Amino acid sequence: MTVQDMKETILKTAATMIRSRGYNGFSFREIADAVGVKSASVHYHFPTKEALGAAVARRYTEDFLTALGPVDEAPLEVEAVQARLHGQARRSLVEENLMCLCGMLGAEVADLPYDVVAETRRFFERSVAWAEAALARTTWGQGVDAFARRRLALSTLAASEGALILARSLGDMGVFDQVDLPRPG
Amino acid sequence: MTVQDMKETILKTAATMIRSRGYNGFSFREIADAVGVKSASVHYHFPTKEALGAAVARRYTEDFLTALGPVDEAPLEVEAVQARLHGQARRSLVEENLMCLCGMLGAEVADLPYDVVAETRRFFERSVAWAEAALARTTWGQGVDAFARRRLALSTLAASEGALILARSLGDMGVFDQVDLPRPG
DNA sequence: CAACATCTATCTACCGAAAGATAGATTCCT
DNA sequence: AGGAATCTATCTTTCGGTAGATAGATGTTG
Repeated sequence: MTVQDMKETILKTAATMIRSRGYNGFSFREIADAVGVKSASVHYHFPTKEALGAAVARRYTEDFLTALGPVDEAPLEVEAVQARLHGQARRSLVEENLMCLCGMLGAEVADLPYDVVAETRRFFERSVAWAEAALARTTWGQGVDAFARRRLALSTLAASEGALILARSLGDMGVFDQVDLPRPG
Repeated sequence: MTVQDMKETILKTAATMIRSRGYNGFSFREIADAVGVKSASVHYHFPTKEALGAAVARRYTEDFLTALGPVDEAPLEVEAVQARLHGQARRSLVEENLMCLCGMLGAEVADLPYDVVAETRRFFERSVAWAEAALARTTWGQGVDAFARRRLALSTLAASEGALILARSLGDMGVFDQVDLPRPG
């Protein structure tokens, strides 16, 4: 396994653990065991837990935005824009049975190291920005002001994160699909 | 301080810590320090962390439902019912700068001891039940089926929990009020 | 080409701190 | 006196993090 593969494997493993157990719920030793190395080797690639957490969050943000695709290829219907965002959370839940990474970190944000907080914030800033820009291309979006678009962007993301929490808490993934997204207007 | 006061103080302190740092982010020693006793004394009142966590969640659920008031005194306008629910989360954020306890536990649910999971679930079941019953009294609620009411109940709670996460992650409590609640229909 | 040097990635072994929990002594109030 | 509540002291485990050794790859130089 090349060094890039190892870093990648550690990042993936850490992401899964944070998404299911939270930042305070995973340890270097658990990651090391899962990956098949010693914890000192994990420290070699990511010197501190803060550095690892921030790297995981940064990577998650990139992947998330990549999955959304370029704004200028986003759908032109409001509902389709919302569905694209909501679909990311849905995949998290249904295919992986995991929280959105930054939804998890967002809940814990008051107890996180500086760099992890910064990356969590950046995730939401960039996701909201994507949603605002995509909404601005829709017919509805062109008829309202930027503040209205921002409201719908925030509301849609909030609905997704909240739906994840409710579905997992109630132990019924079907709950996710019973959550309606806010409507424009 | 009577023993009931002490149990009460421990519960309150633990609730605050869990709401800001999560279940894995607080310890018996921290609670003991904050309350002014030794950690062994906390164990005297709550033998295990699981028992303490479950007691905190149970108490939170009771307080939450008490604050909502009896269903038969709930408002008769859909928007007012939603506002009453949403207002609880808002108070959490604005007055205390804390997450909803069960929103926090809901995120961490995959890594929680059995009894804590059970109490978290019960919180959402009972909150959804309150919302469904309150919505059933409204004019709108009487014109739609139970499933539609359930959808709106779930959607409203999800919006509140999600709004808390977004506002805290973005470091801007004003974001909470920019999140729109789902509309009936 | 051979010998030496450096670098990379991993290991073993350990540190001090903190965690949840327990046993048994002690203090306090009725 | 006796029970309730708290304390001291300690246990085991795990945590994040570090030091130093080592094996193997990669260069560099005579």
